[in-house]
Amino acid sequence: MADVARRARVSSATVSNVLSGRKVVASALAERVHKAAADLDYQIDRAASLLRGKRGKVFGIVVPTLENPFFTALIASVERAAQDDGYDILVASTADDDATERARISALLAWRPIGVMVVPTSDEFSSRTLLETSGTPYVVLDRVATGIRGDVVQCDNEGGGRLAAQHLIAQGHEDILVVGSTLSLANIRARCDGIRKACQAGGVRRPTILEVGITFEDVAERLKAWLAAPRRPTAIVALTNFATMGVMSVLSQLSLLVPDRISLVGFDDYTWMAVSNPSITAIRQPIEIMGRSAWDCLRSRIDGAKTPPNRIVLPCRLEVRQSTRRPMEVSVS
Amino acid sequence: MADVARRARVSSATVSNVLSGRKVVASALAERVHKAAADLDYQIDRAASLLRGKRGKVFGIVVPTLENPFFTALIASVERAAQDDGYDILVASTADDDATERARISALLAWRPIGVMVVPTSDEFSSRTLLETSGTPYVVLDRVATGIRGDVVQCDNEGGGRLAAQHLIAQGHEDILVVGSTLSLANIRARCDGIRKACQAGGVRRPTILEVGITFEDVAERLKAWLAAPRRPTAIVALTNFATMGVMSVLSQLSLLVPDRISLVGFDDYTWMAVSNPSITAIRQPIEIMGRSAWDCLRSRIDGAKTPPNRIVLPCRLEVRQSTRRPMEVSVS
DNA sequence: GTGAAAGCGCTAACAT
DNA sequence: ATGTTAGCGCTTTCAC
Repeated sequence: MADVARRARVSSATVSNVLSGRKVVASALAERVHKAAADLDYQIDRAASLLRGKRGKVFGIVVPTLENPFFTALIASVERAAQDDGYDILVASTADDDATERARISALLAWRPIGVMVVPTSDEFSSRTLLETSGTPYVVLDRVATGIRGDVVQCDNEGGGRLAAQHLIAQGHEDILVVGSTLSLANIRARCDGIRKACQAGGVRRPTILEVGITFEDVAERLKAWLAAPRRPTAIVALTNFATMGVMSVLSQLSLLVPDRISLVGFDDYTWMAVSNPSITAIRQPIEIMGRSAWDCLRSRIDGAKTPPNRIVLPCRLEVRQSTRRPMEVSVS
Repeated sequence: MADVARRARVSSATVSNVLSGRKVVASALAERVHKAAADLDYQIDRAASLLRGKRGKVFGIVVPTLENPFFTALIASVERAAQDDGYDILVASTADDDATERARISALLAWRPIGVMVVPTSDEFSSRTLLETSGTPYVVLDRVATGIRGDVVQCDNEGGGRLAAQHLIAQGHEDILVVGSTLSLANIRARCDGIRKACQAGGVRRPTILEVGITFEDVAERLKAWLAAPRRPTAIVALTNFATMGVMSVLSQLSLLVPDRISLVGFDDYTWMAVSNPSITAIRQPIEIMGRSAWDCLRSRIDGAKTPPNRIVLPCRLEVRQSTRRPMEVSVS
């Protein structure tokens, strides 16, 4: 930086001011500085800048796992938003473990990030005390704990559940099975609520809710066990993308044809659902907007907004495809 | 850190030495230091440490996009490996654009990373000069440019192609269509080579190679156009996961039943391929091992290894499922 | 083996 | 509007 200053014949403070745009500088000087910086391929040293300044240009994002495309899509959309503003992103995953979550957030905090975004591993979100005592702004995504002091961005989970159930009910389904990962997650519970309410409003039997765990293997195993009994739901709503895959797998193993024998609505909409055979009707979360909103929250905290925590709830959309149809006529036995 | 030093009644230098393990310290003092640090919830300040030390504990990883599960799975496996050693990861994506790649790598370099891993956006990999002039160790993953001075980790693309073709040929297919994104990528070309050689060795007609672009939409459109002519391949090898989805979509639109009318082998193996109907036979890349190997390369460079660049080539595996079978008997016309 | 002291490259007061 | 200066919190010689 001293080199740039010398070359532009100004002080290093001026270089700093020009490059950071933090102070107004005469355009003639600014020009010289920019040119000198370009000539020397000068790049500011983030470490030094971070050390000295109050706030650097990094933030962290923590998700339960990088193997779930929902979370990585979220990271991608956040990245698109933040990149333009010159911020860099530290990414960490928790392997679905609370202790790891604390460890990772703690490590992130050592970088004095300008903020951190987190999809909590559990509803406890015990790590939030770390964030709060450090005074770092944070925004919670997707899974929302109670008593959060940070901003919150999520989709309308109850509304998504309702959408799925209403679609099925409109087609004449009266016996709906709900397959979810864990009811210990508030967003999953909200989706169930939406389905339940829609069933009630539609005058349809209360849906059965099956908790099948978080890994693909668990889903398949427990669902198969449940379906072994002579049960007759005519439709299934799967509450996550993993659950959707598990359901598909089991249905095909049991030769339960979709949609002829049973209809299926998935959650989280991915390309493979559209090209699958049959293509899968799904509830789509507005991932791109969630990412943008999260970044906007962080931005305004950076800019010093002292407003009370935001609670942003974004609507889901139903993508109707081939996996849902009017239930087969069943002879009364 | 001064607080910790005071509490442990040693100098800050000793604290630094104990905590970094860079120098041998009497165990009595070390003990006191650790205790003091724990009592105060002390966390080293990465910015200061990075500024003063020669090498900090961050590295960068740059991929073409975070929307492709292949790349994010790679990141996940690298993260698992690096986390244990206390390294943090800066993640960046290039939106499949060379200029963005340069910009992102340049930004990463401002953090003085201990190294950077990159899946180049193109075979040019023009950004490598940035890396090389900065003297930062780097490892290139998956897509391999020529003249690289850094380490290289990739799968045996030619072998993967061969595996796919041999499987098909063994089933009696003689007319194979290859659907790839771009031949401008060396790994795609290598896969084609493998297929071609296997066809030749198997005494089977030279495969047709169709270049369909990088997005899902392009794939679908160009493939559909090509299949509009009365062509009769009995099998398709799709060279990426996006290509695989595109092929599935088109095949189902044209009512070309898999595997009855046409067999399909995909590349990159994901859960949805296993639960799809029919399940998709695929070439699986050893992603976990690729990530581990890449980290091992970086580790040894960190430890000062001056050995010539590694060229690590990992074998692919064929997962046989329902999408491939003996071709239908065709009446000679 | 341990401590004292000198910066790393920048930013933020403050002075001009 | 620009320059001067004093650190940010560590690591690293270099004495002891």
